[in-house]
Order: sequence, then structure tokens, then C-alpha cells
Amino acid sequence: MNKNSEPTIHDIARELKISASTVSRALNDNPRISLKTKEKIKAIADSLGYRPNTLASNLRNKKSNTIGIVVPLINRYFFSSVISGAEDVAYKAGYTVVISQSNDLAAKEINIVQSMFSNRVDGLIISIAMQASTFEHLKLFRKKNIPLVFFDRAVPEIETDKIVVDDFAGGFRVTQHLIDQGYKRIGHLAGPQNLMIYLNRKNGYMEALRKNGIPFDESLININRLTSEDGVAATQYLMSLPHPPDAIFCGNDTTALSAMIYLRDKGIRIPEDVGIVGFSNEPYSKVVSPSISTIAQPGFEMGQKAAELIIRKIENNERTYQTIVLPTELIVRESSIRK
Amino acid sequence: MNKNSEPTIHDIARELKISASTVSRALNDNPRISLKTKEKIKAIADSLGYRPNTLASNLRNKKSNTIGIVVPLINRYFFSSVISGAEDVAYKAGYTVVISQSNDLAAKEINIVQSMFSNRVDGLIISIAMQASTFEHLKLFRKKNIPLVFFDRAVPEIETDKIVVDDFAGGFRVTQHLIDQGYKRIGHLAGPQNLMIYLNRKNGYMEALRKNGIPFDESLININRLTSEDGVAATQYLMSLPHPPDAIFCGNDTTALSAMIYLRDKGIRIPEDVGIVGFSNEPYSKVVSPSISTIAQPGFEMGQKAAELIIRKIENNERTYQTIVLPTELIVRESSIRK
DNA sequence: AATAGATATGCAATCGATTGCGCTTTATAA
DNA sequence: TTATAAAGCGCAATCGATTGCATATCTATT
Repeated sequence: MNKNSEPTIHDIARELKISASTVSRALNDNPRISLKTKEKIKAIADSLGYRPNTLASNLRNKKSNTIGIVVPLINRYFFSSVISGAEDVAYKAGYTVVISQSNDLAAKEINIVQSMFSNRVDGLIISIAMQASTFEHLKLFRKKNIPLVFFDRAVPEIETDKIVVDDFAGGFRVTQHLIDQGYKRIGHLAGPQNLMIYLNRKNGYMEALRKNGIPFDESLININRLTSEDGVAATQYLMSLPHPPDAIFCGNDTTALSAMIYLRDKGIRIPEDVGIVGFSNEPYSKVVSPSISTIAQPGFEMGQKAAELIIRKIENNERTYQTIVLPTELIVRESSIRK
Repeated sequence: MNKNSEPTIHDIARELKISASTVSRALNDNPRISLKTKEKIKAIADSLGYRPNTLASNLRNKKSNTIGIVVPLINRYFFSSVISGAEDVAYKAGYTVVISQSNDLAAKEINIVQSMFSNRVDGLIISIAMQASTFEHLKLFRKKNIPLVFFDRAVPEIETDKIVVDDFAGGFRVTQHLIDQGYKRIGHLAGPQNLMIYLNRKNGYMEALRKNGIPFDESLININRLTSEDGVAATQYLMSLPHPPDAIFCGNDTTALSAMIYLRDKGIRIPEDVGIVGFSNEPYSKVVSPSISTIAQPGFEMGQKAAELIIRKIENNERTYQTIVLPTELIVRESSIRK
């Protein structure tokens, strides 16, 4: 072994005057090697401080034992929870996870995905960027038959595994809850409608109105990017209507919070004057005052499920796809309790 | 090229009846290859849908272009911010980041770090587990001269690059601020003292007391693991003292919040009866009510700096180490304003 | 003692990309 | 025209681990 280069199985082999194949087999506990030899080999390996070179092994095995995860933004509670859950499962199954964030930019997402392909990830777990519009980079994975799992934000036109929450039911429940609380004019801050999750939330909202015989008023829906700023602007707009809403179903907790702050500053009381419900159950939603009613999205669990699913696909080469819909849970807090 | 296996440079070479070396050089824009040949090669590469196999390249180059990041818990705002910042910088420099969480367990940390070594990461960025006590796994990196950067939670006995915030100054400032606000008996919830960050915060606290001529009272310091539950228990304990504190400097925002909730439930007013200051500036600290005074820790920036530093080390093989101390910023909010 | 069968190990190719060295061919200079 | 250099490209080894096939040794059986 050269100085300052790692010992390899060949160094161990030379030391014992045996072949590298034997060493390799011994270290992998291959039954073809006798126990005595194995022990000698392992002893030398230890004393040399040998560490297998995963790169070489991966190359030979055409398998990287790596799962790629792409999220819009790592630094967001829901996504970091998903990553955390997926990492947990992957680690226990002997996989490494590589992570990238698209920053919700289509171009970066394409780059990342291609780079992960070049790195020969065994599977890809992704929640697509808001801004994404073409999906050739993802179809590549399907074409090569590399397991691909969408979570939360999926692409309808790509047939593969998906893990989503029941956004429709979530939107429905939120709205029904507001109606039950006696709110009469319910506004909605909706996210980009090219993303199914936001479309479904809105549809759930509309269905609840319909079912309760409440006429649908287009002007009460404001579609935006659900940033904090958008939340303020949209709320301002809704409240300036000749006939403003007395409750707002916000597409996420970010806008729910910013709407709440805006309304409070205007002297509008929550939940007395206007009820607010968010979506996602961000950690702060339960500690702000008033606490925000919202829909819990089990991020950690989604990550676990996504990892379990993709590992199964990697190891069994199944060719059937499923869409796992996790149930939503309405968490009623102060911001929407009128009764 | 075999069916269902990726095209390689050899396939391109065969197609054009040239050698693989030429293809490799052409694709890497080596000046030794003529422009005409390069163009032909790139055209074929495109039409074949060729993607370089990074594994093979990495093996040959003894470089993985990968940076490992180990944090206690991915799913924590500060850490996910660091990861986010590091990923940003790494991505732009052409590196992939692999991420693992130790769950604050020593055993898992050791495992992860060794696995990252086997994966031949080019460098390792880590914030050590609370529970960690031996550091052989990290010394391995130093011994092999693989760049190692600690952030936030560093190991004093290992000489390497470190990126920390000025916890001492942070603790000092918090305490001085409470004193300035007229609080007389200031308690402190401290984290495990084997971690420098918590030790430094406590030392800053003590120094501020000393400088203001306030006698130090051992019983006002409670050392715990700074979980939400610990925060409640510690606060309960402090308030049950014969001479309870009128302000508490909490080692992190988690405990600050749980302390606040506990006190509120007991009918104790904040900041009138008891002042509270946290540490870390978790996102919720500014939106809860009362909002929590705290120390801002620039997580995203720390991640960026850590990545920049480690990439420089990787690419230049420098052998000098630095400790970058990022300034802390006291954010004064409602929970500690008495005047 | 001879042979089948089991046991233990080695040979050499392979995974895909890279690169030092050397061989042609063409261009330039004398 | 001949030497000389430069340009363009190929050969083959290399990175480290794996594995099908072959070989060598040993045990058991008749």
C-alpha cells in the first residue's frame, strides 16, 4: 500500500499471500471461505484500518445504495420533516440519501435531477418545483426504469408511485368546519393551480360550499404564490371587496399567519370578525396567538413511506404503481372557533 | 451497448471507430482533441443519450465530489437552515451533499461518519451529537487528512476548522439586557456542559452578572437537555425556590417557549412578573405571543461558510485551520421588555 | 487404493472513465 | 527534400471490488 493512500483488499491479500478474491469473499462472509481464513483476513483488515471503498463496489455492482431526494426548499418544516423521515428509513436499510433543493426553480430542478442520474442514484424521491412545467428530466427516470416516487407535489401525467395527502378532503373539511362555525362568506387563498395539491384544496372548498347550498362567489378566491407577502396582499384585496368574507381558508399556514397579522393590525378580531384556517400545521401555528386552525400533514410519515416504497421498488423491481393517499386531519384551534 | 444498460464512452467510440480515450478527452474538452472530432463525438453522445457515470469517474479520480453533512436532527429549523445554506454553495461549486442525522445518538453518529468515509466523501461538515463522548471516528478524518469542519457544536480537542457563533457574547448580551430591563434575579436553563456552546452561554451569563456586581447564585442555574419537557420541569423547579427568579435566560427557544407556556398557565405574567429570553431565533419566536426575545444564529450563513471553507480545503489542501466566530445578534421582543 | 464429491482458493475479466506514454500524420523550417 | 516540431489520436494500465469458472486439496466411500 502506498503511503497516504487507503489500504485495499489487495494489500490484505499480499500480507497473507492469498488472492484478493478470497479477501473480498471473506469480508462479505461468503460461505465459500473457511472460518479460519475469514478470521485471519478480518484481523489483518482491522490492523490495517481497512475500509471498503464503496465507490469501487458500487461501480462493479451497478448500484449506488443511494436515494436522491429533491425538495423545493430544505429549510421548510414540512420538507425537512419528510427528509428526516426518509433518512431514518433509508439509513436503517443501508442506504445513503443525497439531498438537493430546487428553490422552486425549474432550471435548477432539471440540473439536480440529471446530476442525480449521473450519480446513479438507485431511486428518486421528489416534490416538484412550483415553477416546473416540463418533466422530461423525470420521464428519463421512468424510461430507464429507475424507481421514482413523488410526494406531495406530483405530476399527474407521469405514471409512478405517489404519496400525497388527501388535499380535496382537507379543503372540504376546512370549509365545512367554517360553515359549522357559522361563517357565511368564506374566502380562499389558493396556490398555483398547475399544482394538483392546490387545485384539490380549492375543489374541496368548492364542493363543501355546494353541498351546503352556499352560492359560489368567484371573487372570493384569490390565486397567488402563497408567500407571506402574497398573503397580505390577497387579504387586503378580499377585505376591500364591497361584500368582504367573514372567514378565509388560506392555502397554507404562511399566508394564514400573514393574513392574521394584517387583520389584527387593521383592528379586525380573529375569530370573532373573521375566521382563519391554514394548511400544513407548521410548528408555529399552534403557538401563535390566536393559535391557527389548520390541516396536519404528516411530513415525517410521508418521508418514511416514500423511502419504504422506493426501497421496495429498488429491491424487487416491481412494475406496478400505487398512489398512497394519507388522511388529513383537521386541527381546530382558536382562529376559527366562533361558537 | 447492451439493451437496458447505459451507453458508455466505449459505445460512442465504437460508433465512430475511434478510441475511448479520445471520447473521454473530447467530452472533457481536452485541447488535445480537434474541434471537429469533439463535435462529432458530442453529437453522437447526445443522440445516444449518453450520461457520464460519475461513479466510474470518481473511482478513477479518487474524488467523489461529495460533501457529507451530519446534523443531530434534520428536522430542526437551525439545522435545516445550515444544510440549506451549505447545499446552495456546494451545488454551485459542483458538489453533491449527502446528509444524515445522528438523532443526537453517539452510536448512530459513529456509524454515519464511518459510512461517509467509506463513501469517500471529500469533506465532512458536522455538528456533533449531544450524547457523543468519544471522537475517534472524527479523528479518523483528521488522520487521513480529509477536510473536516465543525459548526455550532465543535470538539475542542480536535484541531480543525470550526464555525461557531459567539455564544459567550450571546449569553453576556442576553443577561446584560435583562439587567438593563431591571430584572434582579436572573435564572438560567443551561444545556449539557460537555458542549462548548452551552458552556460558553453560561459563562457569558456569569460574566455579565459579575460585571454588574450581581452575586452569583448556583441554585438559579438548571442544567438539562433543553427539550420542551425539560423546560417545563426546570421552570417549575426554579419557580418553586424560596427566592425564585424574576427572569430566565433559556438555553434555547424550545425551552423559552415551554417555560412561557408553563408560566402563563400558572397565571404569571410575561414580561411583567418574569422576563424570558431564548436562544436561536426559531421562526416561531417572533410570532408567538408574547414574542420571545432571543439571539439570532445565522444558520443559513453558517452553512454557506462551512461549505465555502471545506471546498477551499478540498481544492487547495491547505493545512492551516481557522475558527470562524460569527457575531450574535440580540433580538429584543416582548418577552423581556419591562420598561 | 482409486474415484466421486466436497471444500477451499485463485485467475482473470469486469464495471466505466481517465491518463501517461508513444505512435502516426501533417505542418513548418532549413 | 529532409529534418523537426507540432498536432491528433490510440494503447494499455489504473482506480478497488466482485464473480464465473477453473484448479487444487481433502474427505469419504467402495
